[in-house]
Amino acid sequence: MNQLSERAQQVLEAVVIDHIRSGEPVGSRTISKRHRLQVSSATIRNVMADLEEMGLLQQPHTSAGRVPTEKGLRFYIDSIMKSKDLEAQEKRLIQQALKDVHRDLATLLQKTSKVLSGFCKQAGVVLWPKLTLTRLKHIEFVRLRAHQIMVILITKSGLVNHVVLHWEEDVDQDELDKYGRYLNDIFKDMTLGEIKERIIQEMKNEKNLFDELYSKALKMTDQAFESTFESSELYIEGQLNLINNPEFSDVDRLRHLFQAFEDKSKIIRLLDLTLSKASGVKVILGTESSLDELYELSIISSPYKRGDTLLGALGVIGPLRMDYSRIVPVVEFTAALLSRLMEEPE
Amino acid sequence: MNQLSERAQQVLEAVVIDHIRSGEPVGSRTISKRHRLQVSSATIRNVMADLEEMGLLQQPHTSAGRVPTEKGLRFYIDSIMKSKDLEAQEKRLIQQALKDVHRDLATLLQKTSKVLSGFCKQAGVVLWPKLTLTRLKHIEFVRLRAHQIMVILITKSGLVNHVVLHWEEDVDQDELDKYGRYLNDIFKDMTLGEIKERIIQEMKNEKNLFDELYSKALKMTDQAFESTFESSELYIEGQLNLINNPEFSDVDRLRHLFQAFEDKSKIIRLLDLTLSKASGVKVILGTESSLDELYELSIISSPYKRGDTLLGALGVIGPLRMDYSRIVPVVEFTAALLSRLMEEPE
DNA sequence: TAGTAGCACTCTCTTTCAATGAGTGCCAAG
DNA sequence: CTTGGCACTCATTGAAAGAGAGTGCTACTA
Repeated sequence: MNQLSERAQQVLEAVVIDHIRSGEPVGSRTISKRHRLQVSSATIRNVMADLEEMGLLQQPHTSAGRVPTEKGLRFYIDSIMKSKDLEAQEKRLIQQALKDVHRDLATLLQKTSKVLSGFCKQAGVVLWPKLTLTRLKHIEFVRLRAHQIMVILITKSGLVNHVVLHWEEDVDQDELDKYGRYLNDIFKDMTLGEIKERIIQEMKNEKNLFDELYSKALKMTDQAFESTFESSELYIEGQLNLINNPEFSDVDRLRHLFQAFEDKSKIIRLLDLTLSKASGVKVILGTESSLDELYELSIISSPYKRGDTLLGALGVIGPLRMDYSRIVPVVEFTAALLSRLMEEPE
Repeated sequence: MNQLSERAQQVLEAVVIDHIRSGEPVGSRTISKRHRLQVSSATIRNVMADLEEMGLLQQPHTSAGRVPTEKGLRFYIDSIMKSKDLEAQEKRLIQQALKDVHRDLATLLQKTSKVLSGFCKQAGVVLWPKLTLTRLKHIEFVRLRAHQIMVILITKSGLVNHVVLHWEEDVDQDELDKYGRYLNDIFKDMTLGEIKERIIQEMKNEKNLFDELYSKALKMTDQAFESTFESSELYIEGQLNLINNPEFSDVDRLRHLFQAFEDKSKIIRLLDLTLSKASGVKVILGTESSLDELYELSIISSPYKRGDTLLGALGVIGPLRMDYSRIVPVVEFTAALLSRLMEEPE
């Protein structure tokens, strides 16, 4: 299927680029006037008819120009598109924006999401680091009231997570402090994933059953982890940008759009896909996501990492008609930058 | 201005109610057919002309029916409207929804916001409790890395707040633990506002300058408070409901609408107004808010409290055309319910 | 044989115009 | 003061006509 003649590729590229810019169907005359193709509109028409037969282009109606199909876009992105490099100026702007918020992880991620949306004029998304992969800095137990204990996990990257547990027994604060000191010693600097494993092992180990303090502390942590691991959060910023796209000037579509965003879990699952695969920017077009809600949206995403560990993902969500050649490098650069920021000194 | 004849009031009421239901301008014939008014449409027309002169009604164009103005709505709400009582059934539903999430404050507030939006088919908002008024349960210092210290505040209501401080000196975790134990003893059960006052006093007190531990701990807390007090958060849920209102079927207005929600600080300031005044449900109509962004939205809000202390506010945001007679009692009931849930056992 | 010019044809979009109908204001009579 | 009647206004709807953009096809050309 990669067997497209040189000219056909040029025509497809022209249609895609023009359509991305204008949002309108592109006619043969418009293309023949772009200098690079030195052929008449009639010739272009023939090529276009071929491309349509192959399913790469389509006509909204008989007497309209052509619009790239999803398949056409896919081909363009995979085989034709040349990503523009970001200008040094732009890189500097992005770096600048993320420089001063380094302190607090939550703020940093939210800001990253804003930067993505701002630079691409679409919605920016950032998925929190997977907790399993982050390292424990500190664990703390606080007695809120009888039978209610708050467990606070702080990771090295500065992420704070808290869970309120319902506990049968009423444990006083002094004892909870002991748990804390105890566990901090053992688990410090391990990833939460490792800790989870370890807890399971230790709980199986019969001899630990006799060390009441240790055994209770383990049980409590285990329970806390249970609720913690589910909560994978996502920042979405710049949804407003999407409204400005002419494809959403129809209220019904707009409603659809916001419905897609309302339930973040779907998008989270999609971004998780980016995570499981090797690193690098990934583009998911419309129906490729197999999610009804996203059928006319596409996602450009990339994981960010610390060292070799993939932590989370970030990206841009927008209509199918986006300037991929610009957004791909923006996402790529931002992911690399965030990865660098995730390297922990000390 | 309260001098409206009985009939004029009935006509105004009819126009408001009909317009709230249909969204369309209301004509004289429609009203005369509602049984309660036993007069002809011509008579109604005369009354309507009077009401229009008073600025309570207006015509979109000469040959259309009448629509209540903001002033008209205000009069209706203040002087004519009789709030329907909530049915026991509905009360039970609301209670049910908020019953099981009691544990975690953040979840409770978010859920409350969802309940409000769901029951009123508009957007629901809940403002976090003002930190100054909540009582400290626990304070904790964690060394993240050299010169970075995380301060965690837990309030009795189960609210967790954390701030990352940049600290000149590199203090080790053992010393930080001392600070924590020290301060927990002193400040436990005081409100954050009181604590703030106290810190200022103590720092002035010369003799404390010699107690290095105490003085450093105070300084750190003071700095933590500085950043904490600004962050007043707001939950907005059910924005999607608003799209369904016919007044927002126009894309431009919709854009306006979401712009209003993008910057939460404006809405927070508005809800703060509810807080400063005496308790009870308050309705702010369109331009009354003096915020450009909200000129065609109205807010129905009420504070919630613990005992006699106003903690935060909650409410419903929607178009001017809302069923106030139903929403007002919903907000009222929910606020009372949340207040009850905020009473702390123990 | 590939490319091109020309032309008839198709379909959307915009404009125009008239008809419809809901609703008003006002007047004269009850 | 209320009411029926009537002329008038203005948004809305639908049909008709015209413009414009673009295509597919055919016949011609290098």
